[in-house]
Formats: sequence, C-alpha cells, structure tokens
Amino acid sequence: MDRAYKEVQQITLAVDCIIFGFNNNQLEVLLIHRGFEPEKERWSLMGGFVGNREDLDAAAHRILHDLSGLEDVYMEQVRTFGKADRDPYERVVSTTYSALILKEQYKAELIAQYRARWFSIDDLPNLIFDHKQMIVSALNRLRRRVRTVPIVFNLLPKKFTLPQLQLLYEGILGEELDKRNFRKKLNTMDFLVKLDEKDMSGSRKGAYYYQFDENKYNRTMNFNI
Amino acid sequence: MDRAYKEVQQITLAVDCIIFGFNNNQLEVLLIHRGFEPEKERWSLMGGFVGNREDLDAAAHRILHDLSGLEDVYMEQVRTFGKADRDPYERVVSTTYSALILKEQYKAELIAQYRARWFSIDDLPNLIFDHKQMIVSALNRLRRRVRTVPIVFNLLPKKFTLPQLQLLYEGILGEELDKRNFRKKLNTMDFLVKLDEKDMSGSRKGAYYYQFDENKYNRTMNFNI
DNA sequence: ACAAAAGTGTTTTCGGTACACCCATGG
DNA sequence: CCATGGGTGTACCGAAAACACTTTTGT
Repeated sequence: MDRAYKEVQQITLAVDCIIFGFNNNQLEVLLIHRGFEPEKERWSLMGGFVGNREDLDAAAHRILHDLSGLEDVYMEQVRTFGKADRDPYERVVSTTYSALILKEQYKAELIAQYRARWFSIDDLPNLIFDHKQMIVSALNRLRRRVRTVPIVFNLLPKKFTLPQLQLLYEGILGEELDKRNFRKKLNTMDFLVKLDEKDMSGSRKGAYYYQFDENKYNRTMNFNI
Repeated sequence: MDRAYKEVQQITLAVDCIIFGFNNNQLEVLLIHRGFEPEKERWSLMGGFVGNREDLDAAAHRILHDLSGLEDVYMEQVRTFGKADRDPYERVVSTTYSALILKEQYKAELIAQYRARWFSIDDLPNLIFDHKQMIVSALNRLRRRVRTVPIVFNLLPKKFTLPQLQLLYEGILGEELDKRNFRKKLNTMDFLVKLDEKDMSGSRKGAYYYQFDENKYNRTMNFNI
C-alpha cells in the first residue's frame, strides 16, 4: 500500500467492447479485422486504451463511437480480465463492456474502415488473446439480464412486431419459446403499446407493430420473461 | 489504438476487497482504520496495487492474505470502479473482489495491526472515496448469488446447524424466512448430510449438525433458495 | 383455393407461500 | 414441570408449461 510500490506499476488499462446486434434473426457480434500489429490480420473485439482523465465508462463509449459512429448506446460493464499473460506482448488489463445496438444505424463507412464484420454468436472466428472468453461472459450476462430488465428493445427499431421480438429472445437465449405463452406474459406486464400499423413484409396477413412504453414500464418496473 | 497513446497512460490499477463474515447472527464486513495517508484515520476497504506480473485475481488474494492471514478463500470479482475523479489524489482504477470468510479463522494479530474492525452491513461507518458503493454493489451481487450457487457454506464452519444456516440467509438477504419452507427446500435439493451429532450450545434440545456434500451437489448442480 | 405466417385460450402441473403444533432437554 | 429453541406436514394459490385451431391475404 505504499506509494513506492505503485510508482513503478507498469500496467496498461484497456477497454474492449462486445457489440451485440440482431440481424437475420440471429444474435450477432461485431468484430474487427485487425489491420495493425500486434496480431495483424486476425479478428478481435473493438478495444482501446483508457485516457488519463477519462472515466472508464466514457472510454467504452468513445471506443464504440469510433467504430460505429453511434452515441448514447446502451452499454453495461461486464467484467475485468487481468491475467498477467493474457496479452503476450505487454501487460494490459482490460475491462469489457457489452453494447446493444441497432444494426441499421451503423455508419457503414466506419465498419468498412475497420474491416469489421458481424458474426453469429454460434459461429465465431478465431479471436486473439482471451476475446472469445470475453464474448462468452458478456453473452452469459446478457442472457441473464434480458429476462429481468427491458434492454432488448435497444436491439430493435422503435416499432417492432411480436414475431420479431420473439425471434430476438430466441436468438439471445438460444432456445425456442412458445408463441402463446410468450405473448401472454407480455400482455400481463403492460408496457407494450400496439399500433394501428402493420408490418406487411414478413407475411400475407401482416404483423402489428408495437412500441415499448418506458413510462408504463416505470409505473410497475416489473419485467420478467 | 496506437502505441503512443498508451505509452503516456498514467493510471494505477488497484484492487479492493469486500470481506464478508457472519458474526452475532449478522452479516458483517471487515474494514480497516487507515493508519496512513491519504485519508489517514478514516475507514476503508482493504486494498492495494496490482503487481506488474501479478494476475488480478492473485492480487486480490494477496491483499486478503495480508489482512487475514488466510489462503484459499472464496473470492469473486465484482466490478471495476473507474471514474476519473473517484480518488481525488491520483488516478486509480480499482477492481473489487468479494470474499467470504469464516471469522474464527482470522489471525487476530493481523486484524489488530491494521486496526481492522467488523461492521454490520446495516451500520457502516463513513468510508473513503466510493468504498460505500463498492460494498453496496458487492452486497447486491452476494444477495443474488447465494440464491443459486452454494457459496454460503464458506461463511460457516464445516459442521453447522440448520438454524445457523437459516440465520445466515436471513442476514444476507435482509428478510425473514419461514423455517418449514426453508427446510423443505433444502431437503428437496439433496446436498446436505445430517450428522449424528448435535450442537447443544444454542438450546436445550440441541440442533443436529449438517455438512455440505460437494459431490452430491455436483451430481445435480441444482441449487435454488 | 391454398400456402404461410399471425393471432388467440384453456387445462394441467409444479413450485411458492402461508400457517400451528409437538418434541427434547436442562434447569 | 416448564421454558426454550428444534423440528415437522398440509392446504392453497399463482405462475409456468403444454397444447391446436382460426384468421388474413397475396398469389
């Protein structure tokens, strides 16, 4: 605990982002193809170092913004990876953040610039260092969280249909859900608003659009899928 | 992501331990009375800096060992506190670990040396920096975890009685539990072994000792209080 | 008319909760 | 014999799970 100890500390602090999106009815992660050393030409999470006067959370948002062009994205800290040899080149401790984004809003030119690509969570490429573990822990956390906190709506447009929402849950949880039970549950917790408009793109009959109503949710704060 | 950025990084990485114990039928936290600057003479968590070649987890164990003399203690990472101004003296990012220990096993002389003291979780003193928040988040995590993972047994001696176990749960969860329902649940999940021996210290009748059987638990891995 | 997805209720099962009395023993 | 904490079983309720048919409409 004495100062001398700390003064010689040579550890770099980084942030890595696990960026989730919902595409092709699958939960996907955005990875970058590294155009720089070390580990050039391999896949990795989007990461970066923390600024000296920058909040850790702010660093995560900055890094996400660099890749996506997005601000005000929903992010949560997951955990910190601190094995001494996790990065074989230098001592870096990295805190992971999980982000939920809407694919349509990405700046395609940035994605291209970083040579980024979406990967289905059950078809990941080889990743550098411990990035695979980072994704696994973020996914586990996400699976727990989506059942009790209304965060999935960050992965959908403002207006979405119930079949869409159900597919999203199935993609995240990795299991099929019963349509009737799913809808019944959503009905009992009353935070979805049915619009008069239908999405005709997926079927002949068309599916009604819904919206998440934050105020309604805040009245009860009860959420349990 | 370029090296130059990182080379000027001046952030110190620390670990703080939230040490839980069960005493006087209450959940308590071990705090130290700082005999050193900064914030001398105030209460804080036991913490320290991470060594250059030391795993983050190892740093937490080392720090806990320094205070308690204990090895092989059950610890879990909680989360990382990274606000730029959380420590007004210098830039320190701190990862918190929660430890579950058995009060009887502490080395009293070390506790004395650090002028440490146990505090009931609902009667905490003023704490430096964001240490109060750290305790709150560790406690929240603990409350969630004890319901689904058999970690409470780290807070009890090998042999314990059901009244003891129930008091411990009540202390952690901060609510009273129904004796019959509590025991019924424990019975349906079959990982406790009843011994032939009784603890006569708490009552005339005496309470049977039980042990947690890890093998039995591993067969089903089902735990839900 | 038919294919394809959207929408809708009921029954059963199981776990959660509420609740009150007897037991063993040391004094 | 009595005070004290230890130990036990049942009835009710609500949430979760299982399950199949009708509706709409573009072709």
